[in-house]
Order: sequence, then C-alpha cells, then structure tokens
Amino acid sequence: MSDKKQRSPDPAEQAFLENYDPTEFEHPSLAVDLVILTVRDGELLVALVRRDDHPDKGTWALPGGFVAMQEGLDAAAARVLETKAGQRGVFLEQLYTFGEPGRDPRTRVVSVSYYALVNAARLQGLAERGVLLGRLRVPWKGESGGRVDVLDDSGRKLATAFDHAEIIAMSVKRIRGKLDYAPIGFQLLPATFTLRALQNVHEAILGTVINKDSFRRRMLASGQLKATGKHESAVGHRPAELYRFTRRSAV
Amino acid sequence: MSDKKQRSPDPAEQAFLENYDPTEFEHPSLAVDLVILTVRDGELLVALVRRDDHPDKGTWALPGGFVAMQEGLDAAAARVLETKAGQRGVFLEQLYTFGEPGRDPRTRVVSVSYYALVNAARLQGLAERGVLLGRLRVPWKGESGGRVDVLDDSGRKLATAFDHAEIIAMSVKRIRGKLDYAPIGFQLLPATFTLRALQNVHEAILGTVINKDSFRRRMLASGQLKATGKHESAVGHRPAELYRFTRRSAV
DNA sequence: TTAATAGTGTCTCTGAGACACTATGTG
DNA sequence: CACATAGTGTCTCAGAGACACTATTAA
Repeated sequence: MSDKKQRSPDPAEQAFLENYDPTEFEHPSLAVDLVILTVRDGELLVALVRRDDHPDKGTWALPGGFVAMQEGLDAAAARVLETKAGQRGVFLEQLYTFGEPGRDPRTRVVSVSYYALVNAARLQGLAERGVLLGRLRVPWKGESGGRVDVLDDSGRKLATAFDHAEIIAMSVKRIRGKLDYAPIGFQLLPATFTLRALQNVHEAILGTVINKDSFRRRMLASGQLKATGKHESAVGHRPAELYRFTRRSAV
Repeated sequence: MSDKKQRSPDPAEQAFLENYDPTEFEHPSLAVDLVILTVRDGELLVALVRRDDHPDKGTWALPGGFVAMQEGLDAAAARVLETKAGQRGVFLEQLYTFGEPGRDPRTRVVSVSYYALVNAARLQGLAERGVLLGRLRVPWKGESGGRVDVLDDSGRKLATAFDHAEIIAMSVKRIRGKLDYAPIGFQLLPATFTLRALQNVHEAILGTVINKDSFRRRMLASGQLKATGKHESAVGHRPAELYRFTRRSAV
C-alpha cells in the first residue's frame, strides 16, 4: 500500500515493508458474522439468512458483511445487526475470529464473529426481511463444546453454510460460561419480567433444569434485580412479581 | 480479486461481487500479535520486542507478524511463536481481535491476538534474540479489567507500542478467569512440580494470596495431579512431593 | 537443636439442593 | 371450591477458610 499512498521512502517505511507480507496486495478479505440469539418458548433460537448464491446456495448462513476500510470491527458488527436484523442498542460482543484458509471456497475470508442477545419480542416480523429464526439443538452439556443442529419450525434440520454451525456452537459455549457471572439473561427478556421467566431463559441457554429455590436465592442475592411491586396477571395461578434489572452492583 | 483469479463471470460470482466491499482491493492488513506469558519468582512476565522503526520507535511491542494469504490464524500465531521466541508445542490460544481504525498509524491493521503460556525455564536466552521479559503490574483484582503496566528489571516503566498494553491487559483478564476451571497453571511449570510451586503460579496470575489448605485440597481433588513419589531436595526444609499433571479427567 | 516448610485433621461458615409449607390468583 | 404456581422457612450436605498439630529436611 505504500505506492497507493505515495509516502516518502523514509527508513521507517522501508523497514516496515521488509517485514511485510510479500503478497503485498493480497490481504485476506475481512468480514463480520453475527450470531443473533434469542429465547422463545423455552427454546434457544438463532437468526439465519438464506444464501441465494453459490457457494452453499440454499443453505442458511449467519447474517454478516465485509468490514469497510475505515470501519471498526464493533462498528461493522453493529451495522450488520441493524441492516440485517433491524436491531440497535442490544447486547453485542465479539466472540472469536475464524480464519482457516478454505473456510470460504471463493477466496480467503477471515471472519470476526460476534454474538448478540435480543429479546424475542423485538425480533417479530423478521421473516419478511428474509431472516429465519432457527431452533438450536445443543447435544452436549455445560461448556464441553461440540456440534449443534439448527431446526426449522417443522423440526427439519437446516443445512448451514460454511463453518457457521461451528460459530454458533462456540457462541453457545461462550454464553453458557458467561451466564454464571455476567448479567446476560436479562438481555433476552423485556424490561420487567418474573423470576420464572428469567429461569426459563437460563434453562434454555444451559439446556438443563435448574433448582427453583436456589435460582431464586441466587438471583435475589446478586443485587441485580429490583422488585417493581407489580405483578403479572391473567395467568391461571398466583401471579408472580415483576422484577427489573438494575445495572451492575459489583462483580 | 475476481479479476486477479480471472474466474468466469457466472451469476454466483456476480452476486458475490454485488455484496462486496466497494473499495475492492483495499482490505485491512491482517496480523497476529502474541502475548507470551510466564511466571518467574512469583511474578508474571510478558515477552516484548523493541520497535526499531517508526512509528512508536523505541517502545516495546508484542511479538507479531502478518498473516500470509494461505496461512491459518493459528498457524500464523504458531509461526510467530517459533520464529520470535523459539517455542513449539506450548499452550497457545486465540484471545481477541483488535481492529479499530487508527490503532496502527501506518495503515489499517487488524490484529488477531493470541496468548501463550510458557515455562520460564524455556525462555532462557531470549535476550539474545532481542526479546525482553517485562514484569507485569496489574493494579486491579479479579476480572474487573483495566490498565496494566510493564516494568523492566530495574523497575522502570516501559513504554508499550500501539494498543499492546490493552491486549496484555485482556490476556491477564482471560487467564484469571480460565484459571478456575481449566488446567492452565501447569503450562507455566516444568513436568514435575510441587504443590507450592503450583500455588505460586496461581498467586502470580491472580495477584492474590491463596489459602494453602484449600488450594491443596482443590488441586488434589481435581484429579488432574498425579503424585510421583519423588521429592524435591536441598531446600532447607521438609521437601515437598513432586506431582505431575495428568491430562484431563472430566470437566 | 532450630528454622522453615510439607502435610494432616478437624471445626466452622456459607451457599446450594431438597422439601414442606403457606399465599394467591383463575376457573 | 380445586388447581396451579409463587414465594418462604428450614434442614442437610459439600466445599472453603481457619487453625492446630505433626513430619521432615538442612544447617
């Protein structure tokens, strides 16, 4: 790129070029891919878009896009999140960078993956934008890792593009680990919610049943919940109190 | 890159190009940077190389290098680890990808950072290769994160290049979190070691004092240690038994 | 013998699971 | 009223910290 910018050939620039990749103009393409997760009816869902082009035409891919030359990685991820899923201001965090040669058969593409956690209610009407919410099946416990499957509404297994299933699996592994110490369950719920709803979210993420008593105590003791005094209604049983998430006490 | 490879202009290729970054040839440069950590005398050390060129000339940088076009990210990190620090087969794991525009004043460089854990005995003689082991000062507890400082042997603060101090800080945060559930302390010790030595490593990483009894019980109960029956000698007090790390039981 | 650390036994404290019980809405 | 779930009180169990004590080497 030195001849693009036409800088003066000072020693520093020359030293820089000595260390530089000899295939000077051939940098890998740089993309971001987003694992947008939500929980609905006790199930973990992931947003996928259908690939209309070769390669992997007809399979389902993570929403993604190339990183512009003057665009930060987080900014690129936020842009994709808004452009493809219409979401702003939601939890979005870098996950891992995938860059094996051959992961994309077209050319070398290095993908910085991000994961987002979104309240299911905000993802209504995404089908019209061509986004499908696939139902995640995670056949391993805890953070051991492994394959995941994605099903459509009828329970058919969806073919995923490139190494995107691996990216999804890693995001599940990450949020399972993070759930213990970080307030991420709240990201998947509306502003006020019952403890039962929060527990359902945790159970969907962890794929296990959680002890009710212990979960209540742990959450209330965490200092991250504030009772609103209001209760749910029309539920066919004693209504539970609604809580609100209070940003951060101490970690 | 389509005109470089001169592929036939099939519809798939065209669709690909439609979605493509308009600044077609200007991809960011892609580099790996390594946080090579070790523990010596109860102190956490990080390997740094002096920058001989502008920008940030004279400051200390993480060993790094550009990713070749046909080279995987892990492979690039392993190559840098061997080329710059002469280490093979040590613990090496991807950390985070830093890609803010302007983090390198020359051009857009996206850096996939890795961290490596190496037994201090293997890092002898690195000074001759121009590698300095800086002493890490971490002025925050637990995984709260924040700034870190790097000192030289005389205790003077070293100036670090680019955003490398931030990368080092994140690696400390990461291994502190990982120490609880992953067998990474062993990476920093020789094949056989005393429980006291292992505790010293943990204390250096966490920056706290650990309860001896609890630490012993926890380690022995983890099933990751095997007693060798041998003991250290010439230590001026009762010699401790030497243990060996047994790869993985169950997590 | 003394200094210094290794290693053991035991008590207490805390947090999670288990379980029984009460509370309160809908139908 | 019955039913279903919310929410509370308490017992037990397991793991961590604290502490006292014994063991073993070098000097």
